[in-house]
Amino acid sequence: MAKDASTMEKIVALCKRRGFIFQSSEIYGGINGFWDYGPLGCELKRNIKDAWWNDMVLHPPIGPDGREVTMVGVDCSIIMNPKVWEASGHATGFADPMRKCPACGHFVRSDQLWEMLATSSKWMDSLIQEFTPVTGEYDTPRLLKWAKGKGQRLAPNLALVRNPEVTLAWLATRINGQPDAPPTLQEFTSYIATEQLHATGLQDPCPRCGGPLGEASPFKLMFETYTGVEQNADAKVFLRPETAQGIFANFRNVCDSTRVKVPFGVAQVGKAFRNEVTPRNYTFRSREFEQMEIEFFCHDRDSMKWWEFWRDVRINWYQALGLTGEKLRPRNQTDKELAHYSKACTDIEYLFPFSDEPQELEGVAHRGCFDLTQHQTHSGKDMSYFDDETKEKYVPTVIEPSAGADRATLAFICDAYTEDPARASPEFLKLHPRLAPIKAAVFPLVNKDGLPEIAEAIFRDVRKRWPAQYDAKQSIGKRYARMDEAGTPFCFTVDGQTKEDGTVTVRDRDTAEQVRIDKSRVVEFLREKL
RNA sequence: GCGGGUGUAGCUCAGUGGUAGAGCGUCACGUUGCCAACGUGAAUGUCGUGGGUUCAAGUCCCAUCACCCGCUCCA
Repeated sequence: MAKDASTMEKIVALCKRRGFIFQSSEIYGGINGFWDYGPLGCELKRNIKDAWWNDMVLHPPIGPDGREVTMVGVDCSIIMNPKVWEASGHATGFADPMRKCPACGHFVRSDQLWEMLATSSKWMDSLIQEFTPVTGEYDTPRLLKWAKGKGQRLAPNLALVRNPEVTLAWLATRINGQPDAPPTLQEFTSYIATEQLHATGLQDPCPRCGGPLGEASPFKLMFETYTGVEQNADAKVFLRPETAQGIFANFRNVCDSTRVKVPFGVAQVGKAFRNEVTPRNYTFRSREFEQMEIEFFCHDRDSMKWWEFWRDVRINWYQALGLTGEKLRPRNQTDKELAHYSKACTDIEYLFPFSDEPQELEGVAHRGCFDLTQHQTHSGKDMSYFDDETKEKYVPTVIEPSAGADRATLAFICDAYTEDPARASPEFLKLHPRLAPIKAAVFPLVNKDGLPEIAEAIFRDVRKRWPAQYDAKQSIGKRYARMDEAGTPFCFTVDGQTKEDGTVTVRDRDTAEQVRIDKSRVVEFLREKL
């Protein structure tokens, strides 16, 4: 299905209108890549995190070996010893050297520069046409002509275009000085990008505009800050880019304090931070986000079995909470995509209205023993596990189901969003009852004749157990519609008949159908349904 | 960071250099009594922000911030 920007806009409008999601610091003009959850949104997201914790940690399914799965939780600090990020690979892996063109602002990865110039630079492509076809040699008049013609348009900031005579003079010096070693294409390219050879040395051109690229500097995906009084290099620390490392770093502590035996899993829910180049698509790619991660430790011999287990458990979890349609699309990563240490990974993707392609909600990765081995190497601490039964000592293999809480929240909202022009409430949220921020509403049909007293009593009873709302204002239709937009699954209405036989109506959000039940059965009804 | 677009009430949006607008929503009162009903009212705006031009700026100019689309990037 193609992307549906108008649906996405309506979802964004509803989320703001009804208090699900706000832009962070909106009154100051907002801040790129950060979002707030309002009263309904925070309940929804909390319900999602609670459901995850309940279903994965407190009550996990039976394992592939037919036994109970052992799961424990941790809640680690966001700032850790910086050595953690050296061991995890984030300090280097998350900092690709980038070169910026000061002229046009284009960013290029250093290691991709020459390949880009050779294959996907429009001006370079055009310039190469000017070379003598057979020998590959160039002649100065043709280069001059190009510089004053096509070059003006294609590569306005290239030295050859801005100052052809000087640039070509440098090149001539090079050739005359070493006649037996003609410049390579790369060297030639550097020369025509250089105006002031003695001052700057050879320059590398921007693939887009030809301007001289700046020095390579790592793009830092991790946010930096400082601990303590002095803000110097020794005090520099990072906001974690994932919650997983807190689990790995505590592997020994958990083993030593909890009497767990491999196989077992450690779970964590928490904030993580990434300085994304381009935060985009509402809350999908935010710079501050929340993860729900499991690191499941097992013997390598059983690891594929456990990987399949977690893959299926996680897919089923999304489906059980309402993502039953075809928009939920698990996708196995190709061998090319897999990290070198990984044997398998399934991305659980969802087709959001803002995109043509499904986007990742969660990755279920087989990570081998990479992480624990890395920490063993860097910390010097033994990360192996001794199995008393088999007398085996080994570094466990890790299966990592890593889910985005905000992405899941957005997916559940998008999936629940339903338009039906035939209804009085043309837009509503078909949220799963477990996730709905408000579980039930209680209305008096009219705000008089003793009905409010009866309804309030029912409301108080319901509210002891679930988030609920009481509403006596305006027409009954508006009240139903408001609850539909909030995703409230059930509304109970006290009417004239209640005074006669003690029954109230229950209205179903999705069908708008009503049945009558005795008012004493309201709590029981909800307990069955929720 | 670049290019294009947008920014006016809670939401969706009109607005020709000359008094700040509509629909919906919200609130109050009345009426009605099971699906955003009807009537009468009300509140809500530094027109994204900051400069400039002008007798006069929502409107023109500059800068800046945010959002959307496309690049670039993306465990």
